[in-house]
Amino acid sequence: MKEREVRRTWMHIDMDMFYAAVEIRDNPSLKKKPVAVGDNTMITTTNYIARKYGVKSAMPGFIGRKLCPHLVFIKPNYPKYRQASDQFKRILAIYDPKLESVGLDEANLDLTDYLVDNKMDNDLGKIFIAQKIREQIFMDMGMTASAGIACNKMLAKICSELNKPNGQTYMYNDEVEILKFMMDLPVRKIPGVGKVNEHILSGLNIYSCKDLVEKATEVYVTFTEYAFQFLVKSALGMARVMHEKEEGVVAQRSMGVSCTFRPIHRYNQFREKLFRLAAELESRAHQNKVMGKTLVLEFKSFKFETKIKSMTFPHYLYSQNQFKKYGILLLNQAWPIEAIRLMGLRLSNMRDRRKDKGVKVCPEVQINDADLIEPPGGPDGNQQETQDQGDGGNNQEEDKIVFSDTMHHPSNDQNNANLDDEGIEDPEIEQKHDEENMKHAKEKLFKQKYGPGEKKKKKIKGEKEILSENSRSIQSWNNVPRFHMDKIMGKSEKEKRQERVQKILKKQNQRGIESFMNESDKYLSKSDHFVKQFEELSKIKNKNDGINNCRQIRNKLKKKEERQQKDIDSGMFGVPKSFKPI
DNA sequence: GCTAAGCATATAT
DNA sequence: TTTGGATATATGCTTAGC
Ligand SMILES: Cc1cn([C@H]2C[C@H](O)[C@@H](COP(=O)(O)OP(=O)(O)OP(=O)(O)O)O2)c(=O)[nH]c1=O
Ligand SMILES: [Mg+2]
Repeated sequence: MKEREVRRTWMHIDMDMFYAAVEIRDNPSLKKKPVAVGDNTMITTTNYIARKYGVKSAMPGFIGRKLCPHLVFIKPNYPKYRQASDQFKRILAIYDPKLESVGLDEANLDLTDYLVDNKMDNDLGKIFIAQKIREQIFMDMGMTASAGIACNKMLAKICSELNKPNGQTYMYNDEVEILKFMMDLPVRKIPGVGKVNEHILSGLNIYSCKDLVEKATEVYVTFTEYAFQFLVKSALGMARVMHEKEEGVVAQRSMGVSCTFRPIHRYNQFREKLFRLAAELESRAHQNKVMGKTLVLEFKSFKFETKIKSMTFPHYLYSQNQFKKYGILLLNQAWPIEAIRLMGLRLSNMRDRRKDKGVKVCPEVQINDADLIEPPGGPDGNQQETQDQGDGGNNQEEDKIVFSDTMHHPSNDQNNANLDDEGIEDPEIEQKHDEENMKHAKEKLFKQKYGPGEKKKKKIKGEKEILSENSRSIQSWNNVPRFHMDKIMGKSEKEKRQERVQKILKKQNQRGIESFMNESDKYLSKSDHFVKQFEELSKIKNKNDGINNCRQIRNKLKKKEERQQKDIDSGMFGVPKSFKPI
């Protein structure tokens, strides 16, 4: 394990109740009221008065209203938050032009250079600078921020939450201090350890970072090498101490749109949603002058199960016609699909349209027959238009595309003069590329339908093969030498690991999913009066409606539980880029 | 034996 | 008039291709 590096200084700064703060600044009469930014379906954030009632980010609005009847709802105004965010980041850039940030209201700064240049690289200097930055933000913006100062990003982030709102925390760059602090810290506070992994760890009786270090052996056999290293290093307070990229901003890697609606189930409805998303995606891709080679279509069923289809093309896509055409291929591939409540379309494998970068040559393709473009069973799959009166038939809700906070600004660059993107302006080249893309897609679909080529076909998966495959892979993915457990246990590492996780989860499940629920889940599952409300409704209004409503709610709760059970059954790691281990 | 595609899942704001 | 978002990036695993 690498030596601990404590000579650098990081500050994580995070605006307090950001969206709500912007709204309150612009309407001071809200100051003393409980405020939620969001709507009946979802709350993005709340002020600290509302939080006293347990109303928090990511809680459905109607739950918030039940927890706090006087809650004032404010409709989100993302462009406004974006503006405030720009101002926030302009202030910070003076101290570290390379600042890293996820989201609008937080940033991670490497202050080392600034401190050294100003001869302030000492405890007092660091505390003073953080204070000064926060004051400057307050003076310029009329809003408060909280900060954490420590020797690496992870510690700084954790510290920034300790004195919220309008406070700051300084962690001495001293190993003893750091360890003392970490040992008591719940594992969930490690950025990257979420609900699921907290749950798995608790199955090993690991709750604090101290437990994590002490039970490193159990962690080792339960998680992958990478996850193991991440967890233990994090628990010891170790993380990256240098910027990931030398030069400025890291390019965005994907761009997408999605929207939620009343469940739909007919092919034509799917297609219509897809087309709208395609149009919206085009406008965003154009604004940001990007194109991408991979198109991803995402569905969320009314049971909240997510499914995705994706395809990578030889040439870049950038227009809504392309998104529609190839999106339909993905839709057809997935068809038939049960009713969905969300559809999303995403472009990845992206490239800036302005830069001259390598253009991939289209591979030679031969297979071209078999018209696979139509969905199986005709344009409407196996759904019958006629017997559709049920519910989906007349959906007149305008699924507006919400302007998200993470969207790029429409770039300020002037014109398309210097676009160098495989000759998008040239219709002939464009057509050629489209043909090649389509050819490629058809070939893929063909293979999918009729299986891979003769050579590969014989490799019917024998389990032996899979095992050897796995034990090799673990090394190549993680690129870290690892002691081979399979030799001792007679099974592949992966199998052993997965069995172990399953066992833990099973044990946990016996304790009930209570421990896995968040505030609003608990409220929902416990609130008899929530269901009673609907029963009362049944007296006032049409009796059947009320009963149906009641059933719907119960079903929903049940599905939610099933879903959570599934979540529980599949723990994994997704370490945020900014907190990768050293 | 490496790399990338494709899909599912986790985490974050 | 109801009732659980939108976006981005990450890992893990399996399969396909050179
Ligand atoms: C957590 C979360 C935040 N957001 C938005 C709203 C928040 O104002 C903004 C910043 O997120 P946070 O910094 O997590 O929350 P906050 O700034 O509102 O409150 P505080 O930092 O004082 O605890 O991001 C969402 O839209 N959805 C979410 O699930
Ligand atoms: Mg904040």
